[in-house]
Amino acid sequence: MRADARRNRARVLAAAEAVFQEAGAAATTEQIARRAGVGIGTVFRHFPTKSDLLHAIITDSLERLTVRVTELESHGDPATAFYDFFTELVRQAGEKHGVMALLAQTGEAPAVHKPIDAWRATVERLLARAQAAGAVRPDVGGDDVLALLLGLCQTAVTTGWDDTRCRAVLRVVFDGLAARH
Amino acid sequence: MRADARRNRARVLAAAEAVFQEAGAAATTEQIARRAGVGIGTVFRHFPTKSDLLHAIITDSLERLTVRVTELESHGDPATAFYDFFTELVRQAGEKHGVMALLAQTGEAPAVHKPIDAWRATVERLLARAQAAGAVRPDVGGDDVLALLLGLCQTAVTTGWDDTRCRAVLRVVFDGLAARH
Amino acid sequence: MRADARRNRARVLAAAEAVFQEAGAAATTEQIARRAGVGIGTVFRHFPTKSDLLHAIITDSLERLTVRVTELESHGDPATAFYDFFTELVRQAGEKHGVMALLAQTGEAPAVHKPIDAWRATVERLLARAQAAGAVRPDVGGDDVLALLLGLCQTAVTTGWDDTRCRAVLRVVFDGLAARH
Amino acid sequence: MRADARRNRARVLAAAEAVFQEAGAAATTEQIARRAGVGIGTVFRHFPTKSDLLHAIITDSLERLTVRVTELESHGDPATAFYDFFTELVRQAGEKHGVMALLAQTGEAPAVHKPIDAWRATVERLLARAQAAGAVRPDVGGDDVLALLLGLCQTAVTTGWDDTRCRAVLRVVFDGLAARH
DNA sequence: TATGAATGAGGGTTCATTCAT
DNA sequence: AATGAATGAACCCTCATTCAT
Repeated sequence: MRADARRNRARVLAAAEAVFQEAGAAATTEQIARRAGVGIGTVFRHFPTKSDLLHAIITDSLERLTVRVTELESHGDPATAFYDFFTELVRQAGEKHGVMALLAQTGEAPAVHKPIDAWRATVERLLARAQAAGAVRPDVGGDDVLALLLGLCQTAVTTGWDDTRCRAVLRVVFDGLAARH
Repeated sequence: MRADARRNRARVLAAAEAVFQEAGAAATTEQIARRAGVGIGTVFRHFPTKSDLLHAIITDSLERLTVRVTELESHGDPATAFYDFFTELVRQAGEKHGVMALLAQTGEAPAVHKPIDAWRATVERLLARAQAAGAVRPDVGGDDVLALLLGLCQTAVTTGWDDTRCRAVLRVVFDGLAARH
Repeated sequence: MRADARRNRARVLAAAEAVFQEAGAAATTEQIARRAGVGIGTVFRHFPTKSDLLHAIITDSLERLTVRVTELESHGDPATAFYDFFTELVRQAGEKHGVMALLAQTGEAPAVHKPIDAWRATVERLLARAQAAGAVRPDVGGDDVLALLLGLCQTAVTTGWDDTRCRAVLRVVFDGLAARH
Repeated sequence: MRADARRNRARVLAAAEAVFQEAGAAATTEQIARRAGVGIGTVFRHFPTKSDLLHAIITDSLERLTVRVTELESHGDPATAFYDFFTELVRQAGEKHGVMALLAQTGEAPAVHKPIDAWRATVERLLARAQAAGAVRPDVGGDDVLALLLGLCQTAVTTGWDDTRCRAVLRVVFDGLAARH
């Protein structure tokens, strides 16, 4: 029965991500339950609060991202790793629409600070290596990079960037990141 | 009593901006009324729909921005005008928190397309002049600039940038915008 | 100034009748004011309560009807007077739509009992004469006739009878009223 | 829990009928909930809109009436069936006060056209048989009969007829319906 | 006196959360 | 453990009524 429960938890999580993506911040718990193919009671058994669900989604996403960073680090040179990661993230941003909206709307942002901090460390390592390799100017900090990253992701998400727009914007930002004072 | 009414309308508008800023998109009409020091009926007399209120705030803000652009254009050289405007906007973004969030997440965006479009034209003129003066690379379009602008504003707003952060991020973006090939 | 006031009172009354007719029970006091071409404050100066307005409309209508009965009585024979009045009333019923609806919906019905009672006496006299002339069966009372009258008026109003329907239904009822035991 | 739900649905329906009857069209959803002994949310779970609730009551009532017609048809001769049905309906009308009022005054009528049409066919069959048996004059149509029926029901309902009044009015109408030439 | 802006109780409806099955 | 019906606080909005001008 533990196996069933775990599968349900995963299903709900996936459904929540999908529904937030489609319906935005207005997504209801019932929509999520329906999409997951479970009763609404089951959603609440696993995530006693909508906030918990949100928290879980974020944590989950960040964990996957951390794995991805590690992968990139081990496969390529620091510069490529850094820029590829950045690009990938902005491109994928579209998938996080509703979650971001909800985060912005509820006072939940503090609740996800911990997972974000964990992830931040990873990103900072990525940046440090790229800087050590001379691929990124030395006068930007991890927070600046994260700020840029978040900003572009949010807008990508909000205004629905296509590939051309992505490329154009990233070219500017990357040139800026690579610039010597 | 026309005078009173006008004063109240302004009060409500200001209160709405403030409350959206503090409470995010979840702000209640009642909170706004309370903050404005009027009854809830008064809010609805002036803005029959929450959406109308939102629309009014956006229009109002964009109008002020347009005025500002014109000012900058007439006082300085194209490069300074462009970069100052960009900077100013991102800095002020913090004051528009809730509104931006609302814009980004509700289905209300279409309702404000007209003021946004009007404003876009103004920004494009600013850019064109800066490019003609050689202060901005020629391979970025108005939409790219707006995308960057919106992205940074949103994040500034969402994550509460202070001045230092603003400066750091803008330095990177400006270097990117100024970069040759 | 008294003349202005009286004219306004009449205007409001007429507007109210018209608006109730068009908008039904959902008519707002503001619609009435607008239609009367006065401010909403003026409506309330003359009729401190919506209920008062309703009451005034009913009283007004019933007074006009009483006048009409007297006219018919003095001009024709009792049978014609009775049947013409009945016919006329049902035909005109369409004009009372909203008022009837409001009466039915609010608990105001008791408030108009007095004017109705006054009118009832008039109708009963009409009936008595028609019965004395042998034109209406003797075993129906004034209340029965009023009940029939009201029933047909209401339905005429509610379901929008045309002339053909009016005629067909009245033929049946008149035959019933004329029938010997 | 399907059983509980069904019981609650029925309770709400019954409560709604009762409350509409007492409070008229102005009946509040909360009054209904209170009367049904359930939370307001339950009312909305079963009838997502006040209009839906209305629709359900009408449909329900008409269905019961259709059943009753069929019963009468199979048990007695056409004349008795017709007149008994007519009598029964007007007598029961007192129990449908609010619903009739609602039907008569809101824009909801269109929503219940289908059940009404179905029922009309039934009544027309009843009439046709009574006419074939010579119990009803041949020059009245189904619509005329329905008009009379509705008118009497509405008034019965609006003005609270007792049995004596019912009998007196119906005697007149029945004589009219039976009249030759 | 006339005006119309301001008021706020109250209505319909939604949805996170609880709880009986 | 899973279900989904029940709950009710809270939301947006309306409109009769009041009151400052």
